[in-house]
Amino acid sequence: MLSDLEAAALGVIWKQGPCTAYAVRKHFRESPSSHWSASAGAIYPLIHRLVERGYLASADLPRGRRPSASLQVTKSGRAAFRAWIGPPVSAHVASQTFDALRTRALFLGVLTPQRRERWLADAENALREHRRRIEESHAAGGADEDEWFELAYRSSIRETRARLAWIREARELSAARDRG
Amino acid sequence: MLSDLEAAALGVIWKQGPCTAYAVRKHFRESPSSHWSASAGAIYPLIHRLVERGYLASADLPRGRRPSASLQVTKSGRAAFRAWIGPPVSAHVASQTFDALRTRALFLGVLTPQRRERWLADAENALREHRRRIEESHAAGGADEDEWFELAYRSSIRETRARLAWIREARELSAARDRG
DNA sequence: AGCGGCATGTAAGCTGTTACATGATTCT
DNA sequence: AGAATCATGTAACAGCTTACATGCCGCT
Repeated sequence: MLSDLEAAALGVIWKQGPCTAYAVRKHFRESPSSHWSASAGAIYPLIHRLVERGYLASADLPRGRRPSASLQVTKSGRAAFRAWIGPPVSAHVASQTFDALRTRALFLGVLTPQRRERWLADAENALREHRRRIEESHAAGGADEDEWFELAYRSSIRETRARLAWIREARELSAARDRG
Repeated sequence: MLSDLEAAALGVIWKQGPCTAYAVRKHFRESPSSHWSASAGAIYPLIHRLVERGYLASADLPRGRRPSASLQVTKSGRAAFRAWIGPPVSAHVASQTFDALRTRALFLGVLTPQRRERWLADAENALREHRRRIEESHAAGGADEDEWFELAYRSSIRETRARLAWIREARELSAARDRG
């Protein structure tokens, strides 16, 4: 059974074709629709695990004394990946989301009205900036992006817009509360 | 420095007033806008940590030989909580989201058109069901909910609607691809 | 030749999961 | 009284983060 991060790594290598572990890291780091930090301490051991399990084939690259390897998804790796993505979407997968702003917004009641307004204004600005960055890299990615990667961008953009609309609603609620 | 889960636990105890560790667990388990499983192995050690650090005061409850405690946020606990939620929303907090469907959708390209259609149809159904459940418990919660907890519901609802609209877009894309 | 950034890793520590254990309470 | 459920935990394990180490490469 693959974890989401393992599956994503397999998927990236499958789509990109043979590449190194570092390329996978870079992919995660630069993708705005992925939430993984992809620290070295996460990626390298993960890759080794997948090689050990036979999901990745590792071919040595000549690079001095320090080993480097070109990774490629094996047949059984593809099977494992299909077993991860394939089954009918479960309720668990459908409901599994996270939003750090929402987590904090739950407790806005503990702030003074002033600080709350300030927080909400900050949040709105940060979200706007976030949206700008996504739309920018979406536009920049352009033609070389995979069709489904492009779809993930749209997901992020829709999500960000929904969060912005929600923050505006929250600001109105907050303002109304202070008036009333 | 508090983790998000620690802060959420503190926040819940602060809002609810003195309560037991189990009440916190129950809160997480039943809230549709929280993504924490709140397993026993996570919550009890976490509570003990917060007591040790002086963020929670623990008063023994008379309950046979097995100890139970009523928890209350201390002054320094409130300070720690404010330090968590208070600072201007960082880019990191604004951009930190997760969507298990999006993670999978990135790799729909590896499925056959048939399986892809099937996956998307499943996803739409699962999302619809998810939306139904949220809206239901939102309606049921009603008057006794905290104003800001209610706002978190709205966040979840908006999020789910955005995801549904996105899945529909994906289905159209997928269908168009197969025709063309 | 040295310096900064690329690339591959490892070690320690923390946090969460699963699975189990066990006491207390309530229901029948 | 016995069964189911509530409630509090713990032990083993897995995975991620941070911080560090180290080799390689390109530029000046």
